[in-house]
Amino acid sequence: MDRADFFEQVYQVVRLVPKGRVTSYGAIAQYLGARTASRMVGYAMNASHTAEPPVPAHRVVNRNGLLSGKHHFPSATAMQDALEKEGITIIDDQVQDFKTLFWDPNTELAL
DNA sequence: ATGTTGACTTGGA
DNA sequence: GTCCAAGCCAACA
Repeated sequence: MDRADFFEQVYQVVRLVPKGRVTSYGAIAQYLGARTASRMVGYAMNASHTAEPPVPAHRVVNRNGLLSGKHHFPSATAMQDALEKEGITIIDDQVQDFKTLFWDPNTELAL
């Protein structure tokens, strides 16, 4: 597959994230078969603003459930606000019940 | 052309 | 529990 597909795969998986749920970069990377390339997922998200249709990057957080990418949003509170709007509680840039809200493509999509 | 950085994760001390 | 180092690949200077 082409490298461009890697980005597209990331976008696709992120778009598949159900509303009110969140996933991690590592989960996506692992789903793509490149768990060690988790950084690429983040970088792919960086270019997600150019992807069509737009990718709900606000549903993607790091393994700790921390809004590591909020600084890359148009507004520092855009990500948190978007998540709260979906019913997710955010405290101190951290997703509450992250373990419960976590959506793993390998568990939900795989098979 | 090389070197550094980056929206990360894991494993070892 | 915390801290440090390695690995992955792409974009930028």
